[in-house]
Amino acid sequence: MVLTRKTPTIQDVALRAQVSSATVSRVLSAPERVSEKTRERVNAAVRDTGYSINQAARSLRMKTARTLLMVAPNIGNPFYSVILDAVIDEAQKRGYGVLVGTNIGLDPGRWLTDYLLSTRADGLLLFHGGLDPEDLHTFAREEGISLPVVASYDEPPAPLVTSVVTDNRAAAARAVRYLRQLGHTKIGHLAGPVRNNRPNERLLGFEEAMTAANLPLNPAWILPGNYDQPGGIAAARAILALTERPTAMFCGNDESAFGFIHGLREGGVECPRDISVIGFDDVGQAEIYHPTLTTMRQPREDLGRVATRRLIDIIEKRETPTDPVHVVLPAELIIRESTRALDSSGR
Amino acid sequence: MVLTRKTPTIQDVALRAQVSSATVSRVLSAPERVSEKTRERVNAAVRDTGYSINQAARSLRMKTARTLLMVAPNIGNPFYSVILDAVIDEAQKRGYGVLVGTNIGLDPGRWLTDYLLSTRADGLLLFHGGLDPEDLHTFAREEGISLPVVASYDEPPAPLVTSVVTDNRAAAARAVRYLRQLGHTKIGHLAGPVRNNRPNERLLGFEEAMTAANLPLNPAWILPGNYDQPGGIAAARAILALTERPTAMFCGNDESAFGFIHGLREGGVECPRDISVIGFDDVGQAEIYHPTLTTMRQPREDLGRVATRRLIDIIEKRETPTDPVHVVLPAELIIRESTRALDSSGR
DNA sequence: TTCCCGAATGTAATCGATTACATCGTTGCG
DNA sequence: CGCAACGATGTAATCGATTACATTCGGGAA
Repeated sequence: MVLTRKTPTIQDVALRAQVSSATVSRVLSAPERVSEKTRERVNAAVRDTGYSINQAARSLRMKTARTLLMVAPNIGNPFYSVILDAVIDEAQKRGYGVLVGTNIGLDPGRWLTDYLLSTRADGLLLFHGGLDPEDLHTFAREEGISLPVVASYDEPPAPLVTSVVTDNRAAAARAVRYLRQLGHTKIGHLAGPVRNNRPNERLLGFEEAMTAANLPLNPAWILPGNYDQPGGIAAARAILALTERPTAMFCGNDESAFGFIHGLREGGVECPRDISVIGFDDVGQAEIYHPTLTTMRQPREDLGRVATRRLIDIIEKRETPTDPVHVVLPAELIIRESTRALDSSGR
Repeated sequence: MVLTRKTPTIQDVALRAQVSSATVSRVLSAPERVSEKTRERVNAAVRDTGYSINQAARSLRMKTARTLLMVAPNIGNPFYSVILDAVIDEAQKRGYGVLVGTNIGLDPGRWLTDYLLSTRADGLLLFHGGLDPEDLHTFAREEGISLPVVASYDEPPAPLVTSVVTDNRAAAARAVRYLRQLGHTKIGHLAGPVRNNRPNERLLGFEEAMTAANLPLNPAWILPGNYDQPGGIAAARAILALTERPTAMFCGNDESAFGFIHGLREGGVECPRDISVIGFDDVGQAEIYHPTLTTMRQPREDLGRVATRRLIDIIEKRETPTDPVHVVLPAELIIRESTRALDSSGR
């Protein structure tokens, strides 16, 4: 900001209202501690001067930034963008701004130093699996600080960190059961990435459900992926190369499912005619893709809102971070065109 | 941040290095003004204490936040998410953080007050057509401040504001010419929203190119849209209801093109068999949609990077905002499956 | 030797809001 | 009537980094 005229400060307001700056501050933050008459005078002066608070001064004095840092692997994935919208909206309601970070090839220390320790942000919203919340926790403890963090992604919640996640395992199982109901027995899985040495929850849920349904786990049908389109295309090529193919595929997320279906089509294999596909997330595209995509809907907006609320609660000490809460939200099966029942011929 | 141990300040570092805080500050911001010996001592002390700067204090003193505010209509649209990635990356390189705002039903004053005037952000990256940069400018002038803004979206650049935009008009014309080359003469347009009382540039380009090619502008084929999927679906229904339909449609962006194609399909009309469709943006989905989408590719990443660089240049006074620069980046025609040549029968 | 100059460093004011503590006046009760 | 208690407001210290100005020191020129 380049100012050609000095921005009014609390002092200017005080002068105009003929009170001390302390009183102005009180009117602004604890109006009930000021008599009605002066309160009105101060409010008028605030309006007249066009005063707006200097956040830097406030942050310095209060050791608080009224800002959250949201970290996600690539905002480019439409999955995160809706979450970001929700986070911003929810934060704004409570008077917080949202800084967005990405690109965490860096060590957790860099992040903490750059944002949290430097009074730029008060807490961390972790939508990124690449940064281990337990590591953060350890790091923070070593540094002698207690770090408000809420984690939210497709991993088993770290016990020490408050988390808001979808019930990935149950949702994966639900997807498998649904395919089973349609008559599929040859079911494959396009898995998500493995991070922080923890097994992928959706893969676990898949395996459990398959076993529970007495279905064979064919290793050739369980392919590594990265939740992105290229991974889906690559997986499709791998499947196309097989002589015995699955009749249904559970993809780790929608992006990879789109890539997978597209890849199949390039090889002349049609979804759902030849292979049924079910995704995970229910991004906006799922509804208008061709075929429209059957998927496990994640309550993305809720994920963002709940995580934000909890983080602010922790920051404002309404919730104790020493005894982390683990919120688990259910996913919902959304049935569309990309899955179909096997006809009696088994095709 | 809850600190169980006091964060080291510049004073602590000074004490340890046996110099004054002024010297420490100098080492950090202008190392050449300090002798090599003390510089090393100070750097060691910085490392030992684990010092990290208090941004609030710095901001207060310098009247600068090292933070940009990016405003976009709905980050939910994948179009913006890639831009956001680029903005964050570029800003980080120059030591700036990125606050993200959305939801601007509010008046420009609110934004200015909440972020810019309050030392929370140093400049505004405007990817939102709903906020008129000229209004902002006027508002800022009335407030007696000079506001660093860079605007970047599908509107004719406001003369007073630095802008980084795609050449929307030329790109729209290119799209029309391409359809014409394929033999189409009955071409419709699904328009983007009109904002700030300025005509939509892509619509203008469409009209100009149609006229230049001696093609008729059929009002029934020029439909209002909002750059979103529902708008595309609604437009498709409108087209389906006509007895004489266009053979090709130029959609204002990819999102609405997807919706349009989907809507057509629901009515039994196939793209590109019955109607060719061309979009605008080239979002990630365009490449794997079915049919893959012919579209005018916007250099989204460049848009984000260039806008960010220019804004920071303005903030740091390397560029004068009194004589705004208007950067225009070209769009590129990406030919895929959703458009096809009319065969001789005219079908 | 003396004086001047510049490099290196220190001293202290400053940015603007918050808040502990002090002060003043009023009311209510014994 | 006197004093306690409380409500309203003011005074001034504080948060931590920056920087104008002051000081110190050493070396070179006269």
